[in-house]
Amino acid sequence: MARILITSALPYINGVKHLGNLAGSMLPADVYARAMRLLGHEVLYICATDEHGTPAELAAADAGMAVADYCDKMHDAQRAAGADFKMSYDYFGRSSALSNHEMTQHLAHMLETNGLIEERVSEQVYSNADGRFLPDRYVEGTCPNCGADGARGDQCDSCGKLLDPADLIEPYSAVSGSKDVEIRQTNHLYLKQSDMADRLRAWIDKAEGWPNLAKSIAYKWLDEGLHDRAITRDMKWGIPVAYKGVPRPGFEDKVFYVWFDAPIEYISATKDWADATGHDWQSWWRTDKGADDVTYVEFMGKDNVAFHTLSFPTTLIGSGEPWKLVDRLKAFNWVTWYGGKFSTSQKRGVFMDQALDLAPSDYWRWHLTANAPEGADAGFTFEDFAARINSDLANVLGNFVNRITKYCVGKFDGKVPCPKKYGGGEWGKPEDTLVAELAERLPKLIAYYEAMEFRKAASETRAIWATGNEYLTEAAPWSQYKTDIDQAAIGVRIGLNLVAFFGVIAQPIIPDAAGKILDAMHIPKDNRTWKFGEGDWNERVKAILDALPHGHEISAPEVLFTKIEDADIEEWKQRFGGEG
RNA sequence: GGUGGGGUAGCUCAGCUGGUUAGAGCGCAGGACUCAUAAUCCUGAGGUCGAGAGUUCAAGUCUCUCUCCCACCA
Repeated sequence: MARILITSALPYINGVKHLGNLAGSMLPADVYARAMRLLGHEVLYICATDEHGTPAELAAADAGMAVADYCDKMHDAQRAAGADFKMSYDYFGRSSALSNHEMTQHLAHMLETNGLIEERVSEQVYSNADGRFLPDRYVEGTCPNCGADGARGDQCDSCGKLLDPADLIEPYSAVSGSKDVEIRQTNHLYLKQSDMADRLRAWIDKAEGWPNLAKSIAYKWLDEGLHDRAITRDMKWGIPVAYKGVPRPGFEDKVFYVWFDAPIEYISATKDWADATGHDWQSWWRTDKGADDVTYVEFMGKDNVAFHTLSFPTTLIGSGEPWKLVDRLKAFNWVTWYGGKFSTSQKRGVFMDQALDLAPSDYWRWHLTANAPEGADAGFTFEDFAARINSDLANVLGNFVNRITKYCVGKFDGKVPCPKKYGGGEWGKPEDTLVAELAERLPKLIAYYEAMEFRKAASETRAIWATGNEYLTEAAPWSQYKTDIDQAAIGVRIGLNLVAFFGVIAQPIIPDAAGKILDAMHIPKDNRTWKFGEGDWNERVKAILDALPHGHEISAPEVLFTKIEDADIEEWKQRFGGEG
């Protein structure tokens, strides 16, 4: 048994996330967390909303709400959406939580103590009309690069050039529209990442369990030279630049930059979890306090890799304190929507709350896992979605459960046939074939989960389900029944055990349906783990196929998976603007 | 422009350190079965592995050039 700390990249606060966000971080992290728990590991899965920064303020202004109220509302919405998708977070925190203020201020203090933070003067746009500095997207103007109007302070949407707000031509405030702005000097704290380059490189050299992509991105940044970054902004919404309640002189109207405090929330949320549940957070994060045996796994989109391999480690290593650093990370590409991008701002694609109006969470979880954007971008279409659900869930799994449980109820009284009562049947070739195939596939399935290969795990799960239909066709208990009821009893008994087994292995990806199956088989909640015994897999599989108590009563569940009809697809495409 | 990923059957994708007739699912065609959500099972047809050149006894799998798609960085 191992101790596994899992974090998913924090979903940003400015709205309910779309399916791409879900598929690229939270969902695979959840599937992994569930699988590892089933294997008997001690798992802590932490997530939170990322609430600071300019986009949050702008979104709140759009909604006509105070930022704090807006964040409260959106946090609740995201929490609800996560719960509806059966995210098994041990804790779903907020980067605006008090604990994160304290932790962020503490780490900044430690970095400064170690000489890694210094104050520097920089030029920023100040709005006289608004009485405030205009960081990042708060200032707009004409792009100095391409001449387009409406370029934002951090980037021109027209030419894609990254900008410095002070370089905009004819700048104006995005808050009030006022052109009464000027360039003023202001002090900011800079994190001297350049001083950390050697230590980071040494750490990355030793890192194992990173995908090539992650290492190459990290090395590229190191090779080009890490730039010192400002970690404060002229804003009110955020974590105050203070220490132990005392504001830093001259920084009363400044806060820490969102990219500095967001990853720290992984730690702070763990602390909040511990406070709420009576656990010890330091045993997960401090290697001097028991975290040395923790394996820390991070899930994220590809755009987040540099922050997790360089920025956050810089903070932790630079503090000089013995923090747990990432061991393995899993990065995902994007899910595309009919060939284009999902977009929160343009409301393009399906969002988590809407998705559940269309189909149950299991359907989405299954499709987005089987079609996870692991090697490359993965395209989403309703047609693919429907085809996969109808085939994998309804036809292969759902129909199998249905056919054998109904048959048992009809011919064997709804009970697992007991060998004492039906003693004449013989173990034969169909059974040998089944055992051989499962003995090969089950260990592969487990290995795929351990390797975080989610597409392959889903595909292997499906292949295992399919063995049930193959077996029933060969054993054909309905034919045997006509001449040899005892022989039919073997097929039914093994079939029922397969149902239970299929439910057990389905749990990480489709927890609801798996629960329904296991409930119908009357299997106690504490008897659904992946403890498959030791030794030879053939023997283990034989035990799995005779696990249900003889005479044990079962019931035939309702239709587990309703199929998606062509008419549904058409309606959804109309509603969500999917283009062919 | 730089870096990385991708371009393999109609579609979605597997193919590890190069080696027998290039695989899976879906779709399609034919057959079987009737316990089951017109489900299932079996068989089959489909690919000069983006283009070109090179290394090698042997390349989808290595090298170079070109080309298209995507992301990140500039």
